[in-house]
Amino acid sequence: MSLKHAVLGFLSIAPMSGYDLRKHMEESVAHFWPADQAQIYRTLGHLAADGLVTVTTIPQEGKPDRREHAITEAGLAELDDWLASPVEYVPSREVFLVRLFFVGRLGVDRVRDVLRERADEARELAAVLEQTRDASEQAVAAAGITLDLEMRLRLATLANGLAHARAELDWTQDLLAELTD
Amino acid sequence: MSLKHAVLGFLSIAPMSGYDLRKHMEESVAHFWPADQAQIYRTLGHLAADGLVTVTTIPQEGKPDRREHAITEAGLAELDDWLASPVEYVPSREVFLVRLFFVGRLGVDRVRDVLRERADEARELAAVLEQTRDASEQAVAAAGITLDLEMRLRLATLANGLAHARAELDWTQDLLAELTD
DNA sequence: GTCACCTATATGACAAGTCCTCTATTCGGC
DNA sequence: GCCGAATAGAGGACTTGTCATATAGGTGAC
Repeated sequence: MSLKHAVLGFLSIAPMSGYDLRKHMEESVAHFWPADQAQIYRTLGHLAADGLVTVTTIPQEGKPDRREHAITEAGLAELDDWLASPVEYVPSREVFLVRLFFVGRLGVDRVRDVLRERADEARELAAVLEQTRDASEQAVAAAGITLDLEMRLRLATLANGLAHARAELDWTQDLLAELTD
Repeated sequence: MSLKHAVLGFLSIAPMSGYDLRKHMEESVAHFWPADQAQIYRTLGHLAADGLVTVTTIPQEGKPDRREHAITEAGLAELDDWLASPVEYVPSREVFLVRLFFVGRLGVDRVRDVLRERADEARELAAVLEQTRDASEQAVAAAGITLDLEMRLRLATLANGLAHARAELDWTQDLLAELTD
């Protein structure tokens, strides 16, 4: 599991409430690691139980209390161990390919429709990623910040998504062309 | 869930035992939909309970009984409904990107190592997919079979994996190059 | 004025997937 | 003769992730 490590990673940057975490994840890692709110809170519970984070309740006026989670030494050690562990390939499930594998049953017209729908989605995804990437880059430029390693890697995850979206788009296009023969 | 539909898909080709299913899936869809043996049997159980497949026990000599599962009309209807339903984008989780997002902590050397390990895996995956694709194509050519729509689509799923493996490889390469600045 | 949304957390029920173990027999290799 | 692989199935325990719902005050829109 990796939500655990994603959470530790965020807490290594700054202490946060579950709510903060959710928002940060939403706007940074959601495109390759979507996180459910319930799951985040549960994970924080486990981390606290394991002594990888500590919890401080901060009362607020008008708003519900914040339960701020800070990473411990043990938590940092766990995070670094994971980061230092060997990279292993995890095959990602692609429902779309399951569909494609069998959709021939419904005839070539449906196949073409399915591929066009897929192409639309790939295009849209690419557009969204491009936009967020450009926005991030402009924000960095406007602030006059030097791009440090961390920032570069975070931008690289966007580039990764973009590369795959484009690969998917090209592939659908090629297949569509092949099917017109 | 899609294992259900993958199973229905296979049973739409021919009746099968759970064992057969496992083997067929292993050598055809495993690269985009890895299926656990226990999961397959459980899914078959659900499908039978829902009347989407029927089960016939076939005694065998020397070997355990086969429990052959055949798709019903209702099962075919369910499969076709799913195939005809709108395609929707399912974001796939990429543990590697979570790692990359935070590995900057450990310094640029570890980052480079991580990327090289990833590149190796992408290369290996590409090689495997290329090999199976070529083998399938040669088998088809040797048998002198005309490539029907179904066959083409099945080869296309291999091409898809290949396209993404190459995209991943290119991306790691680009990023490595960028990090030497 | 009320309706929806934001802040903030939590839980229960469920679905899906992974891992491990177990049962039984046959066949081939060394 | 033993070991392991192939054939065939099943179940328990556990982890992950999803969905829905609840509480509860504050803010802005129309």
